Amino acid sequence: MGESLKGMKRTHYCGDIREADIGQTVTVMGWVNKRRDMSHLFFIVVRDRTGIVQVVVDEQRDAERYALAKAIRGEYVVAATGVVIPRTPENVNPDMPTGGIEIEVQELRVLSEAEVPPFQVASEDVALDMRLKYRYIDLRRPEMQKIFQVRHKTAQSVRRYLSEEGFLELETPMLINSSPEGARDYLVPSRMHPGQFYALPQSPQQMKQVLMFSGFDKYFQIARCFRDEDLRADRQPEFTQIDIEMSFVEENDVLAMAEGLMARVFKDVLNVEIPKEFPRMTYHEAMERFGSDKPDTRFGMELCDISDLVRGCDFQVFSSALENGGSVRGINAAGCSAMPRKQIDAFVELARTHKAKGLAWIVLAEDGSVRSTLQKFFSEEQLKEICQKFGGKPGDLIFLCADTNAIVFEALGAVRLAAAKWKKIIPEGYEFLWVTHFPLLEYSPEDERYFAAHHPFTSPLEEDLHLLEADPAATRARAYDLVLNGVELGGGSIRIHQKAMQDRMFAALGFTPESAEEGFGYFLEALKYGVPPHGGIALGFDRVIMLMTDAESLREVILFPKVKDASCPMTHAPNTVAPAQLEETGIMLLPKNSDE
RNA sequence: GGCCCAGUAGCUCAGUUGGUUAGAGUGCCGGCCUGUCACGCCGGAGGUCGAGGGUUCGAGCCCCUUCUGGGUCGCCA
Repeated sequence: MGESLKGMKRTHYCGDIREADIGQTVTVMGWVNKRRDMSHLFFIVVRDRTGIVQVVVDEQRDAERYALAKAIRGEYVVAATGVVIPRTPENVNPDMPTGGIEIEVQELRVLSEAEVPPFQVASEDVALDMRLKYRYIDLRRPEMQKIFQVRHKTAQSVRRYLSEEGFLELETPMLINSSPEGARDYLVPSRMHPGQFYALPQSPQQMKQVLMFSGFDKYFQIARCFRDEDLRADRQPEFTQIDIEMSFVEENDVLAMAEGLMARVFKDVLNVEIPKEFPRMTYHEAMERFGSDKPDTRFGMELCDISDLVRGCDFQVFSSALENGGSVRGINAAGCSAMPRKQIDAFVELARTHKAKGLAWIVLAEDGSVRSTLQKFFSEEQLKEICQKFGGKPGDLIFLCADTNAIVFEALGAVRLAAAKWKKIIPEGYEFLWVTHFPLLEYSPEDERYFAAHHPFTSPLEEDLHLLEADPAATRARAYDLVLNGVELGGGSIRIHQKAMQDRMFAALGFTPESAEEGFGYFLEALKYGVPPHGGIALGFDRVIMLMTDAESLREVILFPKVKDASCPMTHAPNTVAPAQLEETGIMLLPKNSDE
């Protein structure tokens, strides 16, 4: 059962009590973290969100409370009143912030009994599905409590900084129109308009631009966003972003603001100083050097182009890649020559999952000898010449990949990261980076048209405007991404603010004036009535928290995350609804298994 | 939709080439202990080896199917 409070009031959080409180009568309330029955002497460790404190019940002093304590079990919710007393020196627990004191019980009340929990709150290794099914228990763990305190502090810090910088926090609607471009929308049926649907926003993109049209000048929102796509460790269907938009600005203004924001957050929350300005790198340079548009620049192993060195060689894979306009590139996994063959094969396999046909390698053994998959095609001199290009020394291991540039970059980018992790050479710390000058458009062979790489409101680079129709793929955008330790924290752009330019952009994307009107009519009309130059950025709030708390997955920093099939293991959402609800919204379900 | 990995006690895991009654730690229940703090000691309960089928004298182990979870590619303007 469990009693009510009956007027009992909490005076202290468990984790806050210190030697300074000795002599005071305090009341704590929380969960029974641990009970230790010494017979005639009973210790109860009470836990709340701040920490734990030890309550002592002595049979000789208080037989009634002692009898009550005997029946207490783990995760019972209790209230305890007592005097804070010092511990004798030999009984001090230095591993506990409250280890210098304890509470000598005067009043003890069981507020709620608890069944034996499916796993122990104190246990560190419990399988993820278990934790998510009983997330309310999982969240009691101190590590989890800490993550969500960081999350709270970060949100507060963001609000303070942006408010001080003159931004208004404004809320945009959750029920909006489905948008023809981009990710799949979550759809919401409308009872008032049977057969019609709202969509949940993938981001407040269009709305925040409209706010600029309206003269709000500087806006931010910690906004929930929805994308009905497959999940990953770093991707949830429902996530939060720090959404920011500013008027009368160019790239430097947005970047400087974001740098200030990050500096403030890291100082406020982690007390970490980060640089006032972040290095910048073009997309082109990031791909050439790191094989990634979100490079982890905390370590080297940069890509190196050896196409010229192997042009016309007998090795079919290399020569045909070069004939087809591709390249041969590689990385030097310095100091990895002792990598077991099995591990090397795993890297070859990794490259294959990234569409490479394979991966050649050259081992520069400590004794100066050379071993390679290429021995049949290249002399030892030629192999050494290749290694020289990488600055290879005895003890190094060089991976080579030949294919189209896109595949070479992606495969080597992945191998580079995996090799650095294997060699454990990635240093601690926070390394921010701006990646700029992204391509404006990407060609989709299936749809036989171009898609906006960022979104269709992104402004092309002025000097590339002449390319928009002539060579769409070569057109660069006024778009930038913020990268931290190889994780894309977010991105943004300077937007199109002229109607004519926006029309040109939609034309480049293959929209007719009519289809553009159908998909974005109100927005195109709004562009006619006076629009300031504007731009902004959106930062993945969950990802920021993940990096700040060193969490392994986005799921760790989201209270009730969805799992692989986008369902919630705790609530079992999504669920079926009553036929009447379907009828009201004009929805008829197809019979199951009707799709063959 | 493709590929890879995992599923054995409440939890975390071990389980040899296919061979006796499937183990450990922890938790749980009972007993003892007046200074524990990962308390200790003694005893006990607890298993459809994810499910279904197959091979075999014999399957936790081998094969097939399927379910669940994780990772990844596609996808994510």
